[in-house]
Amino acid sequence: MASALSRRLGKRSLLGALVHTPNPAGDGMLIPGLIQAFRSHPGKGKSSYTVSFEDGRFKECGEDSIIGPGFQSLSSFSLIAGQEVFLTVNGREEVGLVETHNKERNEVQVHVAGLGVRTLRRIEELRLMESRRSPRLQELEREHTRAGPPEHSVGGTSSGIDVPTRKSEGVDEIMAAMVLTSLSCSPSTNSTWTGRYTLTSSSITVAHPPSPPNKLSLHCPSTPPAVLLSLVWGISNMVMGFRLCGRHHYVKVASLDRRKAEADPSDGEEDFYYTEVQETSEDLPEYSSVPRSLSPPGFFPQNPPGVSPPLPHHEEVSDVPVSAFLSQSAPSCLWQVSADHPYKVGGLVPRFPPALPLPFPLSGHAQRLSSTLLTVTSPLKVRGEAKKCRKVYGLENRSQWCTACRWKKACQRFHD
DNA sequence: TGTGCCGGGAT
DNA sequence: ATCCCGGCACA
Repeated sequence: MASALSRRLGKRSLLGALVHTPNPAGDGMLIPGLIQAFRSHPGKGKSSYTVSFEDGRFKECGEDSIIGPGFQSLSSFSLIAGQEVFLTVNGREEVGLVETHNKERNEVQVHVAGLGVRTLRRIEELRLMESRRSPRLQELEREHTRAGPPEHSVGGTSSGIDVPTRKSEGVDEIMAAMVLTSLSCSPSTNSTWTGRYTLTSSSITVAHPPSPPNKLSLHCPSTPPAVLLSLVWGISNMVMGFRLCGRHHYVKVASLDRRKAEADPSDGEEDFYYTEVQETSEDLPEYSSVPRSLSPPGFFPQNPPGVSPPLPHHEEVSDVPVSAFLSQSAPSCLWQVSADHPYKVGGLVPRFPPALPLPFPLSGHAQRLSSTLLTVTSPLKVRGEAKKCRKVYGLENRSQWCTACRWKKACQRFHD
């Protein structure tokens, strides 16, 4: 029986959605990625999204530069030679490569290598993603691929939130760290982040993670100083914690209980969401130092005014005791991620004590990072604690509610 | 009484 | 599929 929670999880949420965006490398190619998080800018209308790519890179994209369901259509983009597209030829879907795109005449010349033909199409006739197939067909195709060479395209048969899984030891932690760090280091304030990860068995899985580095090192851009102090998840409870950005802030844990996943094994995935909130307390301990090097350079290109200069590069977490992070001061910036999760301890966001015992064994890098870990206790859902669109935006701003809230359905934006 | 959202109807 | 809302559970 599917648990109510898993059924309520936002299957239509943009988080986790497979989309395409211009390659951050700047070659003009539209490449597949997964929406990992979004940030709404109250009052400004526009949202920005963190998109992860199959090679492990991340990029923060405005909604205008994202192609996919719920975003832009392909028609407004320019295709360059070599772009992979899908099109229907003689009633069958074929994959082809763009050779030329004449925007004025709306003609795209596509070479369909499989058929050995070239065809002239309007851009509306082209797709970046393969059409949705029935699960049976997908399974059949998987059987075929298993015998053949590995498929490298994220934009293949995946539809929506399905995330291709490839587990590598240590990579899960690293990838999550990348995502979390990317979120936490964004300079904007007064906005909401919602992130999504997929839990399979006991670990987070992400699309095509990069080769695991030998040591866990975490990146923070040269913009707001931020720290990832702990990042842990275990077998029974997944717990992730991190602190960042100076003395006034910490990041709340996001966690989930495996029992939930087991309650609905057919689903095979669990999501958790967290949002950033303002921390008003002044008496938190100081945190600083900036572990670096995991995220690719250029991920956070902007360096807003009033932000302190870059902190030293490349401190590898695995070599530096967490206490070192705690001992340094840092410029303040208010950042906190709260779990908005039924598995929270009590009323307000709990503090990260300097050290907390872990309820489960840790391994590898996570273990070394565990001394500032927070824990999440018994799964007590307290109704009314979770912020939902209605509470967050108020009745008068109903237009800002997520669709589900507007329809009196389970909130997609602030999951509990 | 307010909130969250299930279940179901209309289109 | 999308949109809407009655009505219930719960705080």
